[in-house]
Amino acid sequence: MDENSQSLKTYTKLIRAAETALSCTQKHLSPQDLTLSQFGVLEALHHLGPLCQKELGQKILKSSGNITTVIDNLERRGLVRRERSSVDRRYVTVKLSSTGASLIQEVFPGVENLITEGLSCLSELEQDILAASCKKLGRAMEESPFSPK
Amino acid sequence: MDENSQSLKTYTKLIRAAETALSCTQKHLSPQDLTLSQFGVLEALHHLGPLCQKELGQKILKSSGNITTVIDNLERRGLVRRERSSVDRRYVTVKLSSTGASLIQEVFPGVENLITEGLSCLSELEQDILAASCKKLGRAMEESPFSPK
DNA sequence: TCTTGATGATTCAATGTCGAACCATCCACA
DNA sequence: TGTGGATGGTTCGACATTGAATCATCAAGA
Repeated sequence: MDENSQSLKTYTKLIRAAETALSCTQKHLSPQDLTLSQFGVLEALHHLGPLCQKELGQKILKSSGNITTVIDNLERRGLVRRERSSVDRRYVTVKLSSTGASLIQEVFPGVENLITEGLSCLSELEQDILAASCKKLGRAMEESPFSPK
Repeated sequence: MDENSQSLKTYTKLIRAAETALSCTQKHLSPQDLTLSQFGVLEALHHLGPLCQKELGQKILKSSGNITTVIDNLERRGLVRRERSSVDRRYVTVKLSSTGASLIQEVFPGVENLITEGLSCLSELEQDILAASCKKLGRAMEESPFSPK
């Protein structure tokens, strides 16, 4: 098989696997009315503690404008609080509220199980290799002339 | 490392690699004002010939409602034509127009190069393994209780 | 102190996307 | 023949996302 065509097929399989996984996760979260982005934010705050919006944007790979609306929606539901940083007033640090904390603690294990079960079709070694290849690939594409910013 | 945490990390790397790749492709296409979905449709028509909208939806993993608007936009630009099937009038077969055909022929090689170059950080063997793992994973997640339909 | 450039956040318009309701068409079966 | 269920496509409302423009704030240097 020629090299281009092989690469395309690999690329397609990667994309589709990721989209299938995301779609499953999304469906798993929909009963709680959580978007993937909202879940990503809650999960980041849960595991890393309070973060400013720029950091959140980098964590979940979304534009700054989008982060604002995601936080808006989380704040409206009382899952999260905004606080202007006193040391540098440009920054807004986002913190989990207590209801936000309990929601993510309640929801996260289910997502973890879903993912763990999905990935259980691969051996530990296979998972390591997959992770390593994805990491390499991610880096390589970031260096492309069309890198995401 | 415990098994859950390993799976999560692998999952995250997979998702991020895919999103980085998609984002690069998107940026590559934006000068032609083509969406990833629009490109996906043109590419499918280019390589597989005329298809009905349901088939297109399966190819690019989008909802039927969305396919309608994607085709609307492509048709408005004259890149594509709709034809009611005469044998079963429920079906709408979508065909590339001549300008659509030349656009995809002009654009596709660049995308192919972008992807091939990105994936060139992996050996052929590594690519094969990556593809196989993604395929397995995709199948496994489709059997999950939260499978995408 | 003032100005300039950089940076984080917000706003806004345009668009993509989904899911549900709906319409048209076909098919199987009585 | 005709009726009911299945199927492909469209419409519509709700929301996510982006990118550009804008605002507020900070830091560095004249």
